[in-house]
Amino acid sequence: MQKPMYQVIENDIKEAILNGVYQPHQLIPSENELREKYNVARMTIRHALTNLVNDGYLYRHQGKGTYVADLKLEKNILRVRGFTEEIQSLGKKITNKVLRFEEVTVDEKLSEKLFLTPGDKAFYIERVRSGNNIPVLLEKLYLPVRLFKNLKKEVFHSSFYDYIENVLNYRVSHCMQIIEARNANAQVAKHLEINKNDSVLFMTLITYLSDGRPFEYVESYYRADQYRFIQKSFRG
Amino acid sequence: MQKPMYQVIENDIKEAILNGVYQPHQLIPSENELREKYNVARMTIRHALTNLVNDGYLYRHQGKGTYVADLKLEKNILRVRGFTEEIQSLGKKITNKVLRFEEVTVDEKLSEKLFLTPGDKAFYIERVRSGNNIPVLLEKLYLPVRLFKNLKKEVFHSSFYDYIENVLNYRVSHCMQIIEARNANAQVAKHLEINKNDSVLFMTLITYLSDGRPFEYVESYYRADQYRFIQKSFRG
DNA sequence: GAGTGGTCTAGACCACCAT
DNA sequence: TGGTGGTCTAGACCACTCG
Repeated sequence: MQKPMYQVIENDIKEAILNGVYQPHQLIPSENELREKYNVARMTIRHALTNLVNDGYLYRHQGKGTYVADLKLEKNILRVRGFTEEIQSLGKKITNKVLRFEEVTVDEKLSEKLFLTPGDKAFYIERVRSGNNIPVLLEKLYLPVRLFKNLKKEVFHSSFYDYIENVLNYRVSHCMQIIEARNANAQVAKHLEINKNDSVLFMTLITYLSDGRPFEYVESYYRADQYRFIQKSFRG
Repeated sequence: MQKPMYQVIENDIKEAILNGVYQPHQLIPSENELREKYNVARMTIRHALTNLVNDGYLYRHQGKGTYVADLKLEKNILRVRGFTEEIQSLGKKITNKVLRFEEVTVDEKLSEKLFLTPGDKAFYIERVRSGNNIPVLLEKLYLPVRLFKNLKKEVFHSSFYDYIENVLNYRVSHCMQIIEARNANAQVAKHLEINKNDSVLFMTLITYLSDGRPFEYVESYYRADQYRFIQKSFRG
């Protein structure tokens, strides 16, 4: 058994793109040229090219030709990532300052978000996170005590996601985010070292484990000049 | 000019799914039966079905048949939606005020985003969009003239996405969004009926057709008290 | 073995773009 | 006008599933 021809062609072109033989926005050989090169019917070439277009490697212009897509845009998108991973991938040095670490009793609003009962206990952590010593966000986390026995304050000096996945061995599945704009109040302005009423991104976040249980509810204030959200959406 | 046959077939089947004529996991007619029904070549049927598979409406089992996919998952999340669809789904009355409608020459920055060449022409549209007579966003659109011949200002008084999909018969695939926070400048404040320096959400957006070509670059300013972004992200 | 989808052919005509 | 991609035909053989 051997690979179908259209997959062979697909692979050849994909590799040429990934290896930089074809550069973004460069014209690739026409369907007719490829047909001669591979000695197949034109429909077979189109099958391969159509798949690559659907996968975001190419785009077509009727009457002009087929071009290599810009892959830069598609990176780093739609992944649940801890702040540590994210900022480190930009090559910045991270510091976390833990302002508060205490146990609280959950009210009705919080209990709904974390699938708890009012009266249950949760950890409350407040910290400021900086990249290259510039404050980027003020973060307020609520974590069900039942999921985080023996939680130590020290965890929040480094990557919480690393702790969750590699120490507790939880499997993180997905998160829901709501993103709004706000004017900084005095507390937020002070911790982010900006002026009162400067605009900030306000995000609320609930993250879920792969068994469907929410394990954190977070409210974060991001400095507008240090952070932005990127997302890819599909029509369907 | 009329719709290509494969699109007609696609639409028929998609509607049958959305109207519940075909239920999830139900077997649909075989390619041969559809070929006879529409009196076309089998490749044309396959073209239509392959598109529907890629769009998540169907799935195929070699040797068994083609089935309706389960659409429950992923609804309302991560969908590219025009503002009109979105606000109408909340039951609000929409009005659009078109401030500008003109042709401009694209500079280098814009040409990169729309895969054009500096010097090419683009439409520039500026409009304020309101729900129940409260301004929600100020929008600045750039559209390649080559994709929108005979574009009329009137289109922007109602749903642009409706025009794209049902008049021009383009297939919208996905979009890339960047979301930031800003303080409103005088122009933005005036159009959104807020105070200068009030925080707003600033979004840039590039939307792509299913052949991979970008067809719009948009910059929007959203009133912070009228709008927020919701997204679901996955780890992996 | 009969029916399904998967791959492929060798053409054709059309719509669009550049020159 | 010539070259590009877009649509379409009328077949063919293969791989898979099921009775």
